[in-house]
Amino acid sequence: MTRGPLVIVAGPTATGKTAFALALARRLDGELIGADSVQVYRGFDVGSAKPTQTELDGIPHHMIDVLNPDQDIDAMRYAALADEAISEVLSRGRLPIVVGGTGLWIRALLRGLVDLPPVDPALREALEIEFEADGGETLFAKLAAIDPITAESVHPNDAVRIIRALEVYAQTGQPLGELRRSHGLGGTRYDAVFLVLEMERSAHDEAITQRVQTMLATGWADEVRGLLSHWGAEVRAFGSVGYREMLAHVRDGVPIDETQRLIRKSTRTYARRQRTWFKSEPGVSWRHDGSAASIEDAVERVSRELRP
RNA sequence: GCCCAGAUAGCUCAGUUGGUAGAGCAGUGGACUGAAAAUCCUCGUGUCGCUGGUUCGAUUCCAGCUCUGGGCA
Repeated sequence: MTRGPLVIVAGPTATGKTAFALALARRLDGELIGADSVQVYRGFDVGSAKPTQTELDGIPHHMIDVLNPDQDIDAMRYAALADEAISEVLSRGRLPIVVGGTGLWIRALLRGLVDLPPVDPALREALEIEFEADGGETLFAKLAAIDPITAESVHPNDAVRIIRALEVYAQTGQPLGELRRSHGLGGTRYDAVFLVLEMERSAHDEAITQRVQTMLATGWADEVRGLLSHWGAEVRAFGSVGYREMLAHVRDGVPIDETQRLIRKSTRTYARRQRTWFKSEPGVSWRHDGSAASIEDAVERVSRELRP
């Protein structure tokens, strides 16, 4: 069964998703639901471009600040938590607006994932060690024997996917490739208007440069120092775009100019990956340039699509 | 004006004992079903400064020229 209505504002980083979603929320009596794998963590604020209380201006924002940095979350758990938040918003008679750039999480929310037992961290760690022992040769061979469908579509170097498939086989005795095949894309779980924001390339590059500069000027380094001393360098969010480079600056003394350059670079690369993801993502209603001038149009069109 | 060095991919440069060239950086396209801001894969033709000479063949050798940097006057 599908629930809704629901609006999704997705797209690459630094295209103005938050501002856009806030504008929609104001006009359409909405509340925001984050779909961002870094903003879920408390304390990862500046570098994740998490909206401030002032920016939110009283509009509730769910699924941000829901975890301490030493807790892990995955797409399935995200979807479960987001489902709850969405139900609450709907029960208040308001419009849930999902906003974020984490494509897999949005897909998990919208179409569901293969029904599987939760991840077993001990099993995963054991497989990681085994993978590293010989560069993955043994595990890839094992995968090819057990789950030829997955082995064919995964590169022998892609440790994450090889390990995942072996995990599933160990837990269920079934090849992930076949489970995925029968799952397909999943049904639509929500009646949603799915917007993807896009930006012309050079304007986007400029926006990224601007954003990184602003982050550095508004206390990012101090934030990272604080997070490092509280949680250590091993927490997952420190592996994310920008935080990884800032960690190298704060802890290993990489000069700030160099750091800034590297952050810009990895942000651009990240934006490219997101562009690729959303380009072929099924179920997108329409694509929008996100500029302030056109938000009016978007509001109108969203309200039209919500009331058929 | 003279001397020296350089002129090769967007940038920094390497190289070709003469058979039309390759690294790093930057950039690009893609994959993705419980790590996803993660993980992984793919892609390099450019008047080798200009003109002429030698040669079967010149980006490579020779000459002149132009430009750039440095030095001397």
